[in-house]
Amino acid sequence: MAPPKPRVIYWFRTDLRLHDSPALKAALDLKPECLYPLWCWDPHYVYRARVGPNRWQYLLDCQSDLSASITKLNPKSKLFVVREAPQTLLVKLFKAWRITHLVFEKDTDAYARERDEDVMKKAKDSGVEVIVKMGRTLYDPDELVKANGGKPTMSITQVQHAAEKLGEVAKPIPSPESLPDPGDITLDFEQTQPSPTPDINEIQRDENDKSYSKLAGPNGDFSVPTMSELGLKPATTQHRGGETVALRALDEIISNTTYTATFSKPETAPTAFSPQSTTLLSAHHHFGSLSVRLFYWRVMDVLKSYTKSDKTTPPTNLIGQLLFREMYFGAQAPLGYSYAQTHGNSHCRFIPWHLPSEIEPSNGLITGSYHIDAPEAGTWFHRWKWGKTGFPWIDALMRQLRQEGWIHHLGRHAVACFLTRGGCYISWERGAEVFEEWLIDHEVACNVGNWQWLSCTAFYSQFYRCYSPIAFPKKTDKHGDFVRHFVPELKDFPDKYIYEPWKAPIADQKKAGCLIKGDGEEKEGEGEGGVKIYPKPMFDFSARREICIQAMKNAYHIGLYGDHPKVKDGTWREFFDDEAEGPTEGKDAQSNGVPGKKRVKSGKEASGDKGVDQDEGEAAELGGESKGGDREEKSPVKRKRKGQGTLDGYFGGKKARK
DNA sequence: CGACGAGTTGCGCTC
DNA sequence: AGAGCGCAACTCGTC
Repeated sequence: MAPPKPRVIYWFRTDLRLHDSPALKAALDLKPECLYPLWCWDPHYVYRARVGPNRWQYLLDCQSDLSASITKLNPKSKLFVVREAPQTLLVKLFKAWRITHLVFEKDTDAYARERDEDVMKKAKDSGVEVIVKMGRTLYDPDELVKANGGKPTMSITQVQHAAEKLGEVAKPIPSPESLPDPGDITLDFEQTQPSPTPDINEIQRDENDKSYSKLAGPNGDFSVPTMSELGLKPATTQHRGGETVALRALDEIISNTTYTATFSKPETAPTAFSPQSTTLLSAHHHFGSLSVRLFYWRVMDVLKSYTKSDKTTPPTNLIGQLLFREMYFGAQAPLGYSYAQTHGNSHCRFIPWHLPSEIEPSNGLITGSYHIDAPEAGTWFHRWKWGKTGFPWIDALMRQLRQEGWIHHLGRHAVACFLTRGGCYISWERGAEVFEEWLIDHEVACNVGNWQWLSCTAFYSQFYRCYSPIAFPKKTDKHGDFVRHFVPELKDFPDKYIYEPWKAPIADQKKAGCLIKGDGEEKEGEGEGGVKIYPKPMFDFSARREICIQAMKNAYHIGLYGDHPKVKDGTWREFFDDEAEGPTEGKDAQSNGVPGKKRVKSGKEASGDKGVDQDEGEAAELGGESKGGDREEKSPVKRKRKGQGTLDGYFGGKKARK
């Protein structure tokens, strides 16, 4: 008897496109009798990830566009959206639709790996063959890591070397010209309802959530959900998702060959907003509505036509931007869940930030809640998130982020530096959570990686380079057009004061129709005669900057990483000062000039594979007098034998021991 | 091993 | 007005 003709489910996830899909090509190569383009409404996304209305809308845009494109190729087909978790749904569909093959694109995110392992095991038990192809990145992150000696890719040099070993980036695959019919689409089984608690997205909804009220949607037609079916508040962003929009945007960028060939990220203006100065393609890459390999080769084609001196190169050019994405995927892939948090992360420095994450003891994962170790830091975080810090540049960015779901890369630097090492000294995990909620282009690997970069906990370490909320935007926007647009209360302030309005004389404030007072909690227009109010700055930036740099310096010398036993059991505190006022700004900070510095009595322990071995045999010459006068501290984990005229030289010691 | 230069995107001052 | 340097100082990669 001839083998049955393949009946295939193509499971869409972060690959909402028809062009350049190695997995879709593999599905079609099976010459199936029927093909079901499927989307499973994963409760992990609905209830357990932070997703604000703007990213929801963007996802629905992508799904609607994809569904329409599928129907164009085969009027009987569409994107079949089924409201159930893949882990429970797929096995039932295998049976109901007599499926022989399940095909999907590989996903190396921590949760996705777990989910896909589960699904693959169940498929095997059901006698369904599974085909997985990589399509999300230029290189398979697991292959990239292998080529990097099995280690997470932590620098762009490592990525470039590893990539060289892997050879050329795959050439894009054209979209299919036709698609097979779907088969019978009856659903003769009960829906498995997910548990909506805890519902991390509850705050995003303004009516009853009907996400799982009926398997094939309210009309039983497998439709893409609407925002109202999901109970979500309306989106506020003007940015639209979908493969059609993405390909059009790509064409437009590539047609401007000068822009494409001479793009240099550090020189793009973070204050440009209409139009913005970068490509705005990141969200398309996130949802897969634009293939990174297509973008790569289209840019390469343009670069080929330019002579060496006329074009930019990685890491600053457009290709370089893709390489950073590869780096973050290659860092996440081997680290799994620990990548997205400090606790247990072998490659993330431990810094005693304010508002630290709460850890679930049973699995060592962050819970999404945090400790308010200092009430002041709690207030600062609130004011940062809601754009009321009193620093117009920071507030304008945070309001743009909330409103539009996108801000320029350097704007992200500015607000991230401000929240962490260059202002509030608040955990990067708090900031990453806000970005996760509000960005339309949120990609776990990139978001987490960039927050670690900016907070100098991984990837980057020049913590003394600090963005000023006043000087930095002045470079590209002397008149403050960006601030005037997103913080309209300040729109009539003179240029001179636009980034530091608290310095404006009262007469000027009155003339501009806005008074600088309060902490941002007053209602707008509360002032007499409808005069507007903008808050006073929440702290003296220069003073905070100094405190933070000193605290960072100290934490670097202590040298703990997230997987250190003392980080895990909480006894890291013995290396830092004064809990009552927060570990970074204790009383001793005044007495010795270094915030949070504590005289560590003993204890040298290894932190994972951090290379402490290089200290083997080096005598501990320190702990005594030094040119610093009163310096008398030891690091539990010595980083380096000797610095180049740095304090490192004073932190000698024997090899750390576990 | 050590020295040295570089590192996608700092600031503020001088010339 | 734009380039260059000092600031006080990090890690990585290469020689």
